[in-house]
Amino acid sequence: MDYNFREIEPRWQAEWQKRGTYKVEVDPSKPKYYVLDMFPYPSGAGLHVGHPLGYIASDIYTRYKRLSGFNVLHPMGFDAFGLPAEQYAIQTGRHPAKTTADNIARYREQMDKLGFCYDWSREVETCDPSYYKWTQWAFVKMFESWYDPELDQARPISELVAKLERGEIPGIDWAAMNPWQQSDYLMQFRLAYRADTMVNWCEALGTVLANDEVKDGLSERGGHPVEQKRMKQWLLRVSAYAERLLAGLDTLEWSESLKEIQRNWIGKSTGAQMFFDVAESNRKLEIFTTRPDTIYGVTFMVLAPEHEWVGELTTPQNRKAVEDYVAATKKRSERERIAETKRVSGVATGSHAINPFTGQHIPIYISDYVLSGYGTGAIMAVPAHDSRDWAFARHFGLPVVPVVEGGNIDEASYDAKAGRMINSDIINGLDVREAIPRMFEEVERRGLGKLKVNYRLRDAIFSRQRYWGEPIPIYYKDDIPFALPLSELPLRLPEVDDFSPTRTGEPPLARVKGWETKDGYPLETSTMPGFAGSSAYYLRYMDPHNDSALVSRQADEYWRDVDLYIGGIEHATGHLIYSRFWDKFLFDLGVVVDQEPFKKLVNQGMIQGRSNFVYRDKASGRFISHGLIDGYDTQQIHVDVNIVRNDILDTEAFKQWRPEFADAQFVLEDGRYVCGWAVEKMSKSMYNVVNPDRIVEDYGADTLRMYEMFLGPLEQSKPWDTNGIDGVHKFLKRFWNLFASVTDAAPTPAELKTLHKTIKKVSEDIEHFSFNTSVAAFMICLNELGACSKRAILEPLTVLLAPFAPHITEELWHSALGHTGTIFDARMPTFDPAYLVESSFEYPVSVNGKLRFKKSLPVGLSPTEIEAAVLQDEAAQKWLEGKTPKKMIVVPEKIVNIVI
RNA sequence: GCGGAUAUGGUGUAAUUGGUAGCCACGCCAGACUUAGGAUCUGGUCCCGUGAGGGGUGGGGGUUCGAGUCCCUUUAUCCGCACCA
Repeated sequence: MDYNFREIEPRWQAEWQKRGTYKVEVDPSKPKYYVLDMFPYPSGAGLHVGHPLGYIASDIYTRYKRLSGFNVLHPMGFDAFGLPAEQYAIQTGRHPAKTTADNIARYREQMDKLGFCYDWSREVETCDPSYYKWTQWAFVKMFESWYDPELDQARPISELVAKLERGEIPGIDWAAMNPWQQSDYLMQFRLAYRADTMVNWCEALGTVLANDEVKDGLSERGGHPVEQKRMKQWLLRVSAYAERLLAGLDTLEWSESLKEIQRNWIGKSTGAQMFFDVAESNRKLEIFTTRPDTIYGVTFMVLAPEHEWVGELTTPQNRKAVEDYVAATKKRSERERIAETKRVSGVATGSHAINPFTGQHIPIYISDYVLSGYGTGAIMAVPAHDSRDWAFARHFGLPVVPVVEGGNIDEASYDAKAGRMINSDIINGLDVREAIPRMFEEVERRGLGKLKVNYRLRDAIFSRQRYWGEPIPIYYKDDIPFALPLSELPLRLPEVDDFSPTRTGEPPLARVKGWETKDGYPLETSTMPGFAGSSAYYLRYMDPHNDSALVSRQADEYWRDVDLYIGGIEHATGHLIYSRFWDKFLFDLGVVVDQEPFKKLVNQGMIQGRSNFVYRDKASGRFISHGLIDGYDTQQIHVDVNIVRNDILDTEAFKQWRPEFADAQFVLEDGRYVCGWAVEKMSKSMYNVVNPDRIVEDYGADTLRMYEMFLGPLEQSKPWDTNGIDGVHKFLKRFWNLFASVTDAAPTPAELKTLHKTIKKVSEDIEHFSFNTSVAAFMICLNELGACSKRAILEPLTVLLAPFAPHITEELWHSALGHTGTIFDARMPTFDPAYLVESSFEYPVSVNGKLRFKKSLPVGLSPTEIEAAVLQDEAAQKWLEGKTPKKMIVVPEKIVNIVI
């Protein structure tokens, strides 16, 4: 019987579903393991061959863990709210719910063909009201919480209110405040809060965006310009958790590069918050600096144009210039500011600050190179040792005073992190690294300021002026926001017939009649951003049908956290930050037992496209084979990779591909048309999209799964190349053929050795996520086994292979090996070192580090014995030429090196 | 500019973690068989050399008996952040 994957695979997929093979329940008798894939956003284009890479890896690991005796939770769902479906709806009028459902169905169909072992009974979809009820629930909880700096955790806002009522907060007379003032005051503390703030506004999308959704001043989705605009928005106080988000990274098994991206994004910097007196007023100007050691080199001050004291500090004769500059800054988009970073601009305010250490009066400028959102929005400028300050001083002819020895400050600033201090009075002669802590002390001692930690991490803007997202469960009473009672959740997304913004620029929900509470109070009209629904989905999978809690105590205490999370690196500063924040908040609330949601994380690489080209001779219009193009002036044209095999063009298919090529003429080499190729992004316009369904049709899911793993290390990006898939397919066919007549004959020592070597190699490789080398190990194993068809060898091998190729192994388990239950209830074969014991070892012998000959010796000899045996060898005498060795290096079972 | 990663045959890659560089595949070459295939099997395939031998892991230098692996330096490519004081 031939290996008929077209019949085997659908049959077993149906059978597994029927038997509920992959359903899991809480089972305290077994150790748990939780393997999670980042759930996909179902786009209209369907899956290409790159998408399942991570799913295949996690599926292999899940099956491996299950075969090793773990109770493995391995769920899947869909991140179903989002911009593309809504943009599509605006263009076509199709309801996003409809397109999303269609796309999910298509994804599901494609995924099912690959034989994944998801427990689909736990599926979640973020746009499902029974799911987003809990997204809204968490938002309400955040609205009703504040971050208590003393306890270093989130607490109910009612505790803060109680303190206020008891008059325990100095300077706040709570009783004297009106409801609006009280609401505004609490907004400064709530973890979900509304604020009038500068936001990333995208005109084309008609919505605000979070920092991680903006790249180079353009929206990540669609690439539209983004500008800074002051708007009233909902935000999450992620910054309150900055320190815990940073510290938690040290406890995680994530790649160092990913942790580094998050550390940079959080951007902790320790410095001094210092006050400078202003000569012309009794204001004290507050600045932040990480380099107090350079204070003797401060020759001017700079404020951000948006700084609140700009007006006050501007003298009448400078007023016009300052106002013009502030107005001009406001008009420039974020993109223009980025593009013009090299251009120096700024205006003097006319006021002067007093350097607290030198008593010098120094001018105060405003310039847009100082950001209003970071530190205090004001800096002390040290042109000698900061390149931006240097450029500014040069442009305005300000003095440059060096305070660290070295560099040539006439040509450029000397941004030194070490070196001897000069011109610096009390710290002269100290090294920069000593001077910094010394000055921190001095600043605090003199009462000029205090140590302060700053973070780059900003609060996340949480409202979107869109339709296709979770409604924010807030209503307004006299313009004061209140959270909906938890009993009224979910607040369902209402039907609309027009998905574009209203004529007044409000979100689509603003045109919904009756978008209000039972008592007639208006509801918030913006919706939640994409990351809302994905922030706690891993918890919901633990207990997906629970209507009374996000997750039951019992389920959470059993499954706890995700042991292995697989997904793309692109979520480093988005989802993976928000999810950790969300989890820490739920931890503070006492809802979950672990502080970190994803213990180990593996980032699979991206699969790029491999494009093929044909070359049309400009003169004759004929198509020239790639090896011959040198003699012609040709035009390179993308050709559909699906009509090319091993870079050889199917010329007949090419003629039918497009009408314009129907009469194509070819110039062949060796009777074939060879195509050129290049690595590019996988996209329709490059005709290099390879569809997994097609590969499954041609080779089967097991081949596709193994080949994707064989392609290279999981974490590395690589182009998809269908050339080479034959090798894996051939392996499975050979494996299948071994089972034609299984015998009970006793295996030879050599066969047992091969088997155990393979068990050892494959299990170690799976543990280390080195799937490419484990696939190679299977191939080596088969090469060594030859035509062995003994049950004692094939049965353990089948179980070992099952995680990679579930269909073929399940089929053989039943049809050839005669078992009845699923192979996935079997146990992973264990490695027995006894079979690998060697009686002799062939030593490579090198003379002066150069390999000269080999010497076979029994194992277990002492280095002295090996040395003696090697020296007696004839070959050694030849290379030694009668000399006695100066030294010999003998590493038992490794190498012998003679030095003469 | 700052931070991180990578660099090995024609191609994808491997290397017991400092110990025979190129495993396993693709491709290519030669052969066998044949129901002439997108089939199967066998052998060969880093470079120079008939050979003994020599050279070789982006470049240069170093440590070591011994370096793809460690250190310094340099180049190229990719990724992240970017006027963050």
